[in-house]
Amino acid sequence: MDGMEKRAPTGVEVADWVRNRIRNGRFSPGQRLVEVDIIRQTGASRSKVREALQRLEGEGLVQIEEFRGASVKSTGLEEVAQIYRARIALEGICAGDFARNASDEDKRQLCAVQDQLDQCVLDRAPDRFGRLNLEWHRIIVQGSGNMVIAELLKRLNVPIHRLLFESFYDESRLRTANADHKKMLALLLAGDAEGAEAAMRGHIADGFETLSKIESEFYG
Amino acid sequence: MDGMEKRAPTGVEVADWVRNRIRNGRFSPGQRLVEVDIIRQTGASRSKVREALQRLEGEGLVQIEEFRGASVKSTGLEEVAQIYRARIALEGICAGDFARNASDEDKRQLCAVQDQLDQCVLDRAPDRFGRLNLEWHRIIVQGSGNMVIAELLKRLNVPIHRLLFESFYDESRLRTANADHKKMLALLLAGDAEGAEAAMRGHIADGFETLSKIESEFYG
DNA sequence: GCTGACAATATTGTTGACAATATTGTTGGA
DNA sequence: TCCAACAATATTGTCAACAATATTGTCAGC
Repeated sequence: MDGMEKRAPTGVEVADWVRNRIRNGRFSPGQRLVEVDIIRQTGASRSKVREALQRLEGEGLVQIEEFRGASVKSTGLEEVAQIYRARIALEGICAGDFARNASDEDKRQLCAVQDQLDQCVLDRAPDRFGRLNLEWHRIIVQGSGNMVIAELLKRLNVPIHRLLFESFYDESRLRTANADHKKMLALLLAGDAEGAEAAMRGHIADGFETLSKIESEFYG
Repeated sequence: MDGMEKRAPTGVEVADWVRNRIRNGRFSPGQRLVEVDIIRQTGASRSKVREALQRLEGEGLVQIEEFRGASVKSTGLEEVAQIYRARIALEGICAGDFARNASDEDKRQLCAVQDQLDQCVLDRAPDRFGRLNLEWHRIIVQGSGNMVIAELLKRLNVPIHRLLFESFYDESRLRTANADHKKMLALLLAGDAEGAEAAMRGHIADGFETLSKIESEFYG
C-alpha cells in the first residue's frame, strides 16, 4: 500500500486543478487565489503553484497584479459574445471538414451520441443532455482532424463552460437544439460540407441567442 | 545619464524578447534555449527567464523536457496547414464583421494601406509589401471589434511569420494577392459581409496554396 | 582506432530564507 | 462614533545556495 506517499503534483497538474475549479464555478470570478491555500489543498510546492498561476494567466483565465497575486478573471457579456463569434467561425469550419474527411469510426461515434441525446429529450434530462452535447461537439472537432483548432476551442470553452449547460433547462430550446443536431448529422453523413458548416453556424448562433436572453439581466 | 542602470526586465518582457527571436528565425526550430545564455543577453534574473520559458511553453512555442530545458518547437507542414485553416475561419468571420460594423476611421486606414500596397506592386518591393500586408490583415481584424479573435490570430501567426513573407517574392503571386485585396476592399466598404468573408477565405487559401508549392520540397 | 566505464562539467530543478508590499488590526484623539 | 496614523500580520516577489540530472571529456582495455 503506497497510496500514502503519492508524489507532489507538477505545475501543469496544479494548473489543471485550478482550471477545473474555475470552470465549474468552485472558484468564482474576482476571487483571489492565495498561494498558500492552493499549496494546502494540492500538496504542491510554492514554485509549482506560482508556475501554475502564471500559466493560467497566459491562458487569460486569471489576472496577476504585483504584490496582490492572482484572481479569477471575470468575463463580461461582451467577451462572451466574442467567444461565441469565434466558436461560430471555428466549429463551423470543423463541421465542413468533418463532412469532408471524417473517418467511419468518427461518424459511428457521433451517431451513438445522437441516440443518447434523443433519449435525453424523451427523458427530459437537461443536465445529461448538456454533457452529451459537449461530447457531440467535441467529436466533430476531433473528426475534422485539426488539432490546432481543437486546442483553441478547448481554451475558448473554459470561461463559458457553465453557460453551455444553462440554456438546456428551457424545454423548447432543448428540443430545437436536438432538431439542429439531427439535421446537421444528416448533412455530415452525406458529406455536404457547406451545408454542415452553415447549419453549425446557425446552431451556435441560436445557442447564444437563447443564452443572452437568459443571462442579460445577470450581466445588465 | 541614467541609461546605464535600467531596471531588469520582467518575465513578460523576456518572453516577448524570446518570442521575437523565434518569430524572425534568430532562434531556429529545435534549438535549445539555455537559461544562462538568455540571462546574459537580457540581464534578467533566472526566475524571470524560467517564468518566460514556461509562458512560451503555454503558447506552444517551445517545449520543455525535464532536466533538458526548453527548445524551440518546430512546426511541420501539416500543422501549418491546420493553422491556415484556422486563419481562414477566423479572418473570414472578421472580414464579415468588418463589413458590418467597422468605423469610418478603420475604413480610412485600410484604404491608406491599400494605396501603399499598390505602390509596392509598382515598385516591385516584395519585402515592404509583406509588412504592409500584415498591417492590412491586422486592420481588418481590429476593425471587426473582436479582441478575442484578435488575440487568437496574434498567437497563430507567430510560428508562420516567416512564411507570410515568402510567397510575395513571386511576382505573379504578388499581383494576384493585391488584386484580391482590392476586390475585398470594395466589398468591405460596400458592407457586403458575406461577399467579404468569401473573398477573405479564398485569399488566404490561395496564399497557402502558393506557399505549399514553394515549401513542399523543404518539408518533403 | 573503437568502445564502454568512469569522472568532470554544465544545466536544470527545488527549496528555503529574506525583502517588498499589501492588508488588517489597534489606538488615540476630535 | 468616526477617522487618521501607526503597528502587526499576511501575502507575494526575489534571490542564492543546493540537489538532481544530463552532457561532455578521459582513459583503460581490447
